[in-house]
Amino acid sequence: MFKLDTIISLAKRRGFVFQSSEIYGGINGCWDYGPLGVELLLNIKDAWWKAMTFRDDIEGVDASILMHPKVWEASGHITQFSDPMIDNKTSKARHRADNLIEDFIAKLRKKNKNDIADDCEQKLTKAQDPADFYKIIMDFQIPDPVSGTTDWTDVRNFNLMFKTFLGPLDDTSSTIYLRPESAQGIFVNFKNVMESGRQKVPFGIAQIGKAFRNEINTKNFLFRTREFEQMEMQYFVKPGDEKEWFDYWKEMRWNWYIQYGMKPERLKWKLHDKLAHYANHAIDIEFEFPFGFGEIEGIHSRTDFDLKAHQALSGKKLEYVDTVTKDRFVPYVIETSGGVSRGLMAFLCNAYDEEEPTTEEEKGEKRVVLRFHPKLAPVQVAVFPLVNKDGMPEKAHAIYKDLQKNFKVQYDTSGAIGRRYRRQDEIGTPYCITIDGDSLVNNTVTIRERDSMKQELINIDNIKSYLFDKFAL
RNA sequence: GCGGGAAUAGCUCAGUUGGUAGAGCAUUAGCUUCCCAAGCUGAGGGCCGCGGGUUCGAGUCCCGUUUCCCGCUCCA
Repeated sequence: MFKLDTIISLAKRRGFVFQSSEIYGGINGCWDYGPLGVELLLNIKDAWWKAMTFRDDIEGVDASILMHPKVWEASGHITQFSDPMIDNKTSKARHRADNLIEDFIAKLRKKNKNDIADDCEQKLTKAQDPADFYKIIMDFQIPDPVSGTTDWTDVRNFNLMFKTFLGPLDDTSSTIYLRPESAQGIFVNFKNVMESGRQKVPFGIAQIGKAFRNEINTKNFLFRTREFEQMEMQYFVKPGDEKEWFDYWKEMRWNWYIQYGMKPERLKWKLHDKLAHYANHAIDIEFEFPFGFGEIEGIHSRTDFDLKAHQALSGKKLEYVDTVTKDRFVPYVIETSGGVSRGLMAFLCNAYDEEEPTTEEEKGEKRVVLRFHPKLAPVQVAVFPLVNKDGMPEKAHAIYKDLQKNFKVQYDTSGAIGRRYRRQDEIGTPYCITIDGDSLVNNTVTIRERDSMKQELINIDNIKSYLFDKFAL
């Protein structure tokens, strides 16, 4: 396992990821994608988009990031998407107030003080405002697990939604939010998409877009950031069919990662034991990052919570009517929700490899290779003249310009041929084409494959069909 | 948010008791080179994260701050 620092260093050096606003000292947890990073990002999104929408039963949307404030009222984000936090003045430890109380209740039960535990639990379920939590903590004299004291600050609510203002007035009547998840953009468009797309249940709606959460901490490079991109698909099914579709999408999503080269031993399932308010079943796909396993995608059974909530608050019917059976119902939803940046980081970590020289003759240092799946590689082909004279550069450049019509290509004449191969290895280019002396007389080139480093002699006229074949999925 | 570490060229790092900034690699212009990174000759690139302070003088000492990494905490 390679260190995260090694990956970050390569990402910066070769133009995958830069710190945002770097010349001003950077800004916490914000990152910019460079020339190669954006290609990789687009390739990942493209692969996902095609896997989702090149089907009969899934349509795409791209909803606005700013939405009507009632959306977040219906979804439960205004009331639920916030954490009551409390600090201990002695230890300076910060806790979630509700977790602190829950842990306290658990301890009471261990000591068989069930009367007090019941009383406390009853008050906890009724607690809503920060002041309610504070009262419980003080009434029961709940101590800080770290310092043992009850020297607490007030409980403060940290809402994770970014606030901004619609229009010029900086007051509460114009408060709106940056969406904390992209899913609601799909739910509110459920009817529009179903009708305009002439879809019947079961069907899905896919979307790729940014979402924002004002997290208390950012962490681990791209893994936890306040601005992030999601690729999400909500699949609408008949109530009762959700288990079957959950299993279907669970398998589909796992296989998608495998198909694009993710090593199975670095993936694992993580079942949610604590479910969110909207879900009745949820599982994550986790990838083994240098800092441990972390979620890259969630598959959730969201029931009819969201559609029902929007139906109730908007007063608009969000039902599906089966024209044959005359059945009428609010569909259940299976969601697949992947993080684009997390996916990129996982594909990057998954692809990174170093090879030590195997023989004495091999000069040079270790070989750094990004073993991307060809479909994801930011640069697909590189073209080199073997030496920079004798008509080879002209021939090579002509081939380069021609390939550029169909592929992302780089042209490189600088340095020894081995060095140029290594440059391409380090950015994960799967194929390098070299024009040598024979090219000019026999009309042939060598194609060198990244992982095996094997070379193949092929006719110049066959380059494109060779590559199309290799890049076809 | 707490604790620890770090910040000097694109990258990895030197930089003595405080005295006007260095190496290797990378980049770039040529030469050389018929297949897997260190051949030859040049060139560019740094207010030493940022802001204060001490000092005749600060990359170096002090304070603050920002950012990243590691470990906790947190992650409806």
